[in-house]
Amino acid sequence: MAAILLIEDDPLVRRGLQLALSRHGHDVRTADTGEHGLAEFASSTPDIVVLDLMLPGIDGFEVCRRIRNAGEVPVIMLTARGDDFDVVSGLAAGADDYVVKPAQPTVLDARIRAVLRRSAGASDGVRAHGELRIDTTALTVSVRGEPVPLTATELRLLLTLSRAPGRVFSRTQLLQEVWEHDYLGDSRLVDNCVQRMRAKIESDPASPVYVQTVRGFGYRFGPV
Amino acid sequence: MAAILLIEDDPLVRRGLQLALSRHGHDVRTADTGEHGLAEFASSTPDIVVLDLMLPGIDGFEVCRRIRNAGEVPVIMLTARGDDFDVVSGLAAGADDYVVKPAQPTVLDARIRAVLRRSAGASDGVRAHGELRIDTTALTVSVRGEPVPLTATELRLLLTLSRAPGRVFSRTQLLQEVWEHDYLGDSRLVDNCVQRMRAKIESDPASPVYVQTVRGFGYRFGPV
DNA sequence: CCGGTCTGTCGCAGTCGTGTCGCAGAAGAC
DNA sequence: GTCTTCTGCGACACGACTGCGACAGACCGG
Repeated sequence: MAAILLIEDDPLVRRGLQLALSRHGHDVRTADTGEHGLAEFASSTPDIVVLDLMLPGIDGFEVCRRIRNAGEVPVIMLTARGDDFDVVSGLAAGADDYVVKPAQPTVLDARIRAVLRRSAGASDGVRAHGELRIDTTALTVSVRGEPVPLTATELRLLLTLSRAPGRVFSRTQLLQEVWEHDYLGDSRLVDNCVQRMRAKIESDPASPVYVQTVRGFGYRFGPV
Repeated sequence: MAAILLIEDDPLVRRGLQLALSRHGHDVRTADTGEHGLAEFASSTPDIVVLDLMLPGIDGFEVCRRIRNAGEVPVIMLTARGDDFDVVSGLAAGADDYVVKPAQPTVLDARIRAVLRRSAGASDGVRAHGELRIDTTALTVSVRGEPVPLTATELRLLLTLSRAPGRVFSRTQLLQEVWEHDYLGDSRLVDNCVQRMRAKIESDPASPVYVQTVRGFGYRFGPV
């Protein structure tokens, strides 16, 4: 499973690709303009960005440039039928690959996996932290080689936290990202889920290594 | 966590965004006019300013211009629905980004993080002063590489002080910014917290380097 | 329709942090 | 030099926060 950000203004194409890529096992978020795309990019820290060139407002090149400036996240461009200019400019702007529209979902999925594999396998594949291995493709977690059966919610929580190791997430942020509903008043839901997950992945839940409590703020993944 | 100054005249919008951004983990102060905004800007030295264009008195453009003249603090503008004139003029006046009203809190939060990341990571990252390192994302503090376990209040205090090195904060200001409740009469609370923090981060608490006492006024971070 | 698993809520208990108090010492004022 | 004011600092008790077990409803597969 990879966290994909799809930036595409045409609602039909957007919904279609989102559905298709979701079926291929990805976690897909979408945006309809360059501005919204950059905003979503900043907040959701995806593994890869699929980017349409023709966008209202900031165009695809500019979006691509800004994303590449922000870090190592790879970009795949969607271009109108094989326009040479588009391709050259796209790659110049920092795109890792391009797919000609109309994009076949299976082709796009293959490209995505290829690009992710090429980019040091940071995301599509295995995240290893100490003795904890998180396979984001097979959606499996193992500690010291022993597979650990996590539930869906626990897994989403772990994936969210481990996507930004070291960063502190507040309970409210986690509720929004993992549970996806705005909460009225805070609850102990997050604590509970963390505790259940710890019981499975931590060798000593009393002094956790992977998911740490930051008293008064929230939780954080990984050693510092 | 970022210190945000929100300048917006509509009380409803102001309160709503303040609440929402607070939930996203930010420290939000507000102002209802351009004048008050500039005053608050001078006194609270925020990391970023979110600025409504339509303001009574000094308008948003002018406020933006003055803020940009004052330093490196980035500005995000709130504009009425996509008026081209607003956007162009806003960016010309020095805004780093703009969000169309009505602003979705999550979108605004994402923009804020994006702008902060773009602006050399001054806020969403690491502040280094001498041998003291403050990671505002992981919420960790270390001295000479040694991690220092600060409590939530101590950390908020240090974050507040270090946001404006050299500036003297009165006890009342600190109570408002760190403790967030208006105090009846002054107390020794701040002194106490400072003392506890010094014991952890100063190699010689008797002659502090990072948090200095300004007798009769308050405290100051860093060597002048 | 039934059984099992997962999820969200509740309550309790332990722990850690926080705020208050009092005293002593230092810095200025006169 | 003396007196006042302000700050450093240790002690302590209350309270907030979190861990954790128990339970009931939801959801899913058979």
